[in-house]
Amino acid sequence: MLEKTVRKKETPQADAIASSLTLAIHQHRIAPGTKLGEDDLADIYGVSRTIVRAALHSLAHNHLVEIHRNRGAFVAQPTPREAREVFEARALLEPRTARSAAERATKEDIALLNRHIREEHEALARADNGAALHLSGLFHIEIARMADQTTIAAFIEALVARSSLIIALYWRRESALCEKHAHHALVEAISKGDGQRAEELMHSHLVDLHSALDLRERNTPPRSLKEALLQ
Amino acid sequence: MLEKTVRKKETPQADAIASSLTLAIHQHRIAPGTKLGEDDLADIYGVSRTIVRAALHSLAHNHLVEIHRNRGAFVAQPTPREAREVFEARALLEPRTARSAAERATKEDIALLNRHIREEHEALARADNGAALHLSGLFHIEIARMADQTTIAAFIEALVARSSLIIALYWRRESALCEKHAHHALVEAISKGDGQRAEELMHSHLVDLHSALDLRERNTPPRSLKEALLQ
DNA sequence: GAGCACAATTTTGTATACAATCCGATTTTA
DNA sequence: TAAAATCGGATTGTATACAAAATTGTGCTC
Repeated sequence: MLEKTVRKKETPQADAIASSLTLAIHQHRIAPGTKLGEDDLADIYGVSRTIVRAALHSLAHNHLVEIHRNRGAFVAQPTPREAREVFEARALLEPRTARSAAERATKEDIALLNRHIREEHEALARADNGAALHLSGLFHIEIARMADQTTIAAFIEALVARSSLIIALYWRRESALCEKHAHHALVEAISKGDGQRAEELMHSHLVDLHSALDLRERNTPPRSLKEALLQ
Repeated sequence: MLEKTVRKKETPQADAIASSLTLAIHQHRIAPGTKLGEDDLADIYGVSRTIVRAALHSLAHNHLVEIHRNRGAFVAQPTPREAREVFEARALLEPRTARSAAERATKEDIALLNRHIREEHEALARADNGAALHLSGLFHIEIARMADQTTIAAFIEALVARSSLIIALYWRRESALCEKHAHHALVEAISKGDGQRAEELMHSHLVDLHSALDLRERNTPPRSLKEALLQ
């Protein structure tokens, strides 16, 4: 669902693998920094390295993996700076988009959003944090889609995916699920067609998310083991 | 220059080809809809199809080419709707970015912008419209870069590239080089550190650009020769 | 035993060969 | 003659083979 909109072209097999990997990253089943060897993936998915390479390059384009020449592909480890930039970009794009969404949302759209929230709660109830996080991201993507601006929605989708990595690296345990109310309030504003309020709510929601990260430099994940152990 | 920032990963050969194609598209040396055959490009650049394919997929990610399964790659032909979306996205991103740029521009930055304008004029003087258009785009990209937000700058860079295709398809002859003054005024505001004014100028500049397009549906370029001749 | 150099292994980068698909032209048939 | 079916050429999709690079392991020297 998340993936289909992004990839129309390329080969369906590479798409499927890219989607599978994206989902795994999104759900925190693969940690940042994990090496994604071509042969390994080729064996796992039962295709040739050609296909795997295409998928990995696709993810690299979305900043979900980093490819180092002659070294291979690794799940990306956004720096604190990158993290800040991603959330600043989201703060620039999403509030206005939420306003548009509120102004044109249909009953079906509202129902879809409510379903997302419900599924997210269910995932949390069974302690499946990965799935909950993924669904939380889908919520934002759905709103972007409702605004009927596929170009901006694609940007937001990319930013949400990167946010998942950022959360994996920098989320503070203390600030748990502050989102619950935020998403509910957003749906309410949208269902009332209150664009102004939706914009404000989205803005403060993103500020909350951003401030729930611990982006102090010392928390920078080691770029390499050398750097990590050589202090 | 434009290309280096986008592509760090992937193989250098594919990068070079992608950059070369991007530049050619940017400068209107390849028209929208042109078929980019893999064998042709492989011969031209003296590499195997493997490399060409990687480059084409990279461009496809940027919406500069469209890849149709079993049909090949074609220079993209944005629809009027896409065109509107691109300029709406730019209107959302660039004004605020121009403000940031104005607030942190150095003397060297100003000099760089002025050099861009001068080169653009020189290109126009020798009737090299393609180069002028490219430089005009670079102007916007430089401003985004000055704002020190690489994530947003990357989005803007992608949008500027797509704008080049849009201009190729929908530009009205009547409205010639209205940009001259706009870019000058922007540099002035930026050099004064007047973020507010830079933001306003960028906004109206983008509105001007957008309204210089003829996006009536009937102008939709034929998707294929068949579709064009088979009416 | 420590450090270094070299060799072996593993992994990625690129080219090529083969398979599948599509497009166009020719032929067949009504 | 027109429509449909089929065959041939060309182009893309995928797998594999080979080359290049990096990492790991080994053995030598001091």
